[in-house]
Amino acid sequence: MEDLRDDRESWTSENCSVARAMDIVGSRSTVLIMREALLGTRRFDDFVRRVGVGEPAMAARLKDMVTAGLLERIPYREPGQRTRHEYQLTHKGQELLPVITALRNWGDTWAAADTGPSIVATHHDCGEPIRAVLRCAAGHEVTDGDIDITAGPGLVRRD
Amino acid sequence: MEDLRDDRESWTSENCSVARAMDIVGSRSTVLIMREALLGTRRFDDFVRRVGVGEPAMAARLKDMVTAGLLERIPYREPGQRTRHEYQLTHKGQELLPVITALRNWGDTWAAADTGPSIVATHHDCGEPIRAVLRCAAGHEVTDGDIDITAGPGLVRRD
DNA sequence: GGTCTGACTTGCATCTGCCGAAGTCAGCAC
DNA sequence: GTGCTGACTTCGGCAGATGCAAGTCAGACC
Repeated sequence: MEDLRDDRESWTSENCSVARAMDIVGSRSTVLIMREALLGTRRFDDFVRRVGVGEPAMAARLKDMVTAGLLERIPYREPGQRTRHEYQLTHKGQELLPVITALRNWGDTWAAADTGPSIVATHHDCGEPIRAVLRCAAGHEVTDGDIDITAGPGLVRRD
Repeated sequence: MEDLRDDRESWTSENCSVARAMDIVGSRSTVLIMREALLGTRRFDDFVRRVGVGEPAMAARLKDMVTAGLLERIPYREPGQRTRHEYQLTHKGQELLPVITALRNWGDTWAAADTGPSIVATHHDCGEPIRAVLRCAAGHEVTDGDIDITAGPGLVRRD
């Protein structure tokens, strides 16, 4: 199988999933909102306080994320209160967990405060810490040198 | 072990590794440069053409990334050419591979073009596609409901 | 000495994101 | 009806990122 890294002139970086993902979740505040949502935060005010972004920016960001399908705006009513709305993760949003986890792992290793990590995700069954790792579909753990880059159906060739 | 999601009022999101990671790799162009660097691109001109960002922006971004320790600026000389510089991934940069892979996986699933993914990472040994997945240190594959969020040494408590 | 090329830098206009302060709006409590 | 609260919206302004066009600079080649 041809490895695309061997001839970078023959294809372009158009039509790249990384770029399209970044168009949706590419800003700092969007990622931090996802971090909070994955930790269970749902209400506007809590997002504002915990993410540390102003109300106008938060309102705009949440609206964008609902439009993008990461969050769903759902009405609820606490007893004795009027109807309000909360923001719940969609499946699409939920599936960003590996991205956020990988970022957290990297930050813990390379950009940690002197104090060490503030929170740790652990496996409920065994208590061991959780990391985002690379694995192939056959279940093998993959190391850096074991990777081939091959053409998918959407690849744009040059020439 | 206490799960921090059960009492979000007792702690803050200060000192978060996700936020610190985003301060370093939080912009679209930085991520796309990392994508290219991980595919083997090294030269200024190639980055400009393949990432699709202008020369001034690219020069600024590369300078920031060298300062941040993601890339190293290394002199080289092709025969009959004067000395030039190329940008080589550091170990710190190399370790962003799970982040980029997780983003690519997500983009392939949720933001793919009609054409399907343009490139696919496969395992050299068995040819199966590679994904970023969550695993605990004991080697168990982790699913969404199996995760506890526990306090690390750097957690900032409230009250 | 003049040309060429890769790798930048400079300048200017634009666009997006964010902040703070203030205003709005909908209902429940009184 | 007045107050209060949560969830916003509006306004003005600054800062950083980006695009385009043009200029610079170093050294190999002629």
